[in-house]
Amino acid sequence: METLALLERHFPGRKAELKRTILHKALICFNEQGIEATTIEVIRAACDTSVGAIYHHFGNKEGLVAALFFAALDDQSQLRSQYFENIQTIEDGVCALVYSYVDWIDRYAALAKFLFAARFSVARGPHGHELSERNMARNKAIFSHLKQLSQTQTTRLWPLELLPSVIIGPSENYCRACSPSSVT
Amino acid sequence: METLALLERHFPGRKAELKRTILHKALICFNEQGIEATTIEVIRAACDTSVGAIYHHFGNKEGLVAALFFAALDDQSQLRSQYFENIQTIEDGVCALVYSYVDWIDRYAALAKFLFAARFSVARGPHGHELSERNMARNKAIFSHLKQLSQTQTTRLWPLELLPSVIIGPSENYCRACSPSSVT
DNA sequence: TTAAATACAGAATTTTATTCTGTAATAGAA
DNA sequence: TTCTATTACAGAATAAAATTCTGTATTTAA
Repeated sequence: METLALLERHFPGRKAELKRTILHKALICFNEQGIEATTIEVIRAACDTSVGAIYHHFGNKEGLVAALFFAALDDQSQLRSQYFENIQTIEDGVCALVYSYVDWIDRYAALAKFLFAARFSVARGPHGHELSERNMARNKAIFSHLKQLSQTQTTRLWPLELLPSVIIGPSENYCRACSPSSVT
Repeated sequence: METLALLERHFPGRKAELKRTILHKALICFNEQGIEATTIEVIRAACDTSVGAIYHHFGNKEGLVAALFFAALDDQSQLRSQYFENIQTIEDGVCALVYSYVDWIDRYAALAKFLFAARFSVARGPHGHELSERNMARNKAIFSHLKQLSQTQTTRLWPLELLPSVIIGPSENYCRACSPSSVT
């Protein structure tokens, strides 16, 4: 279960042990029962803890979902940065985007499934603003890099507005629809 | 508001008048507040009716969401069929898929926004099985048609498994991310 | 015209999220 | 080490929301 490794990376130390187990058990419940259908009581029982502890660490259910969501998103982002380190051509860049995207989903299948499912509730909830800011910053960083490469090459890039959808769209659609116990 | 026209098409007659207004007002609330955040009481007040009426028509909140969801999905499907009527080449077919998809979203922006937001809760809920069956049937119908055309042409089609994602993926990604009060 | 089925109203109940108050554990200053 | 402030946790109490239930009106069809 690669999930545990990711959680230890993002919530290190023994002080955060309960925090990690709550996140881990919650993830399992979310993926099995659905996020809405998973009650705090069920998570509490799975962790053999108290509701007080859960609310202490995460504020509320949305906070718990958001913590898991952003940890996964950050991790995805870090892997992309690794793939991006030795990029020379635009083609390299496009491959890095697609490969890092699919690679992460392949490694962290459980978290990936949750990411797809949680996106909308996070976007609407109190952390929606944070999410859209992150996405904009990410897109800007990535595609200004590609844009820069395009000036040293003769290649002509598509309109910046369409680029993310054209590059990631197919993979995203396929990964969502074909993940275990799939959803379209 | 094209939503009303669609609802009258899918829930015709004066017997279904309250049903339609519930669906319409619910859609507005869902898009403004989010699906989870929209309480039955809020919908009831918006329709100036009773909770009994809502539960009579839809069983529960999930049933209400599903009714709206499948009505929209059916409508989208019908428009695609129209675009598909006079197809000769594979290229025609791909264009028909993309154009009908984007065209429907453009016409029924409110319902489209809801469709993106509701997909996961429907897929997890009690109507999830119905959804995946519909999707499989739809894909099979569409792409066996394309496959058939490919035999009369020299064109070589991509693996059937990837085709839907490659054709619709980019448009889907773009339409979701760029719809009013967007979400990525 | 009348009986059965459907449509609706609203109070009562159940389920779930959240708060609140109190207690233990921990970390750092003295 | 000892004391104190902060953090971590427990679990009962409360609040909010979904759902049920019972009764009444309206419609349909025979």
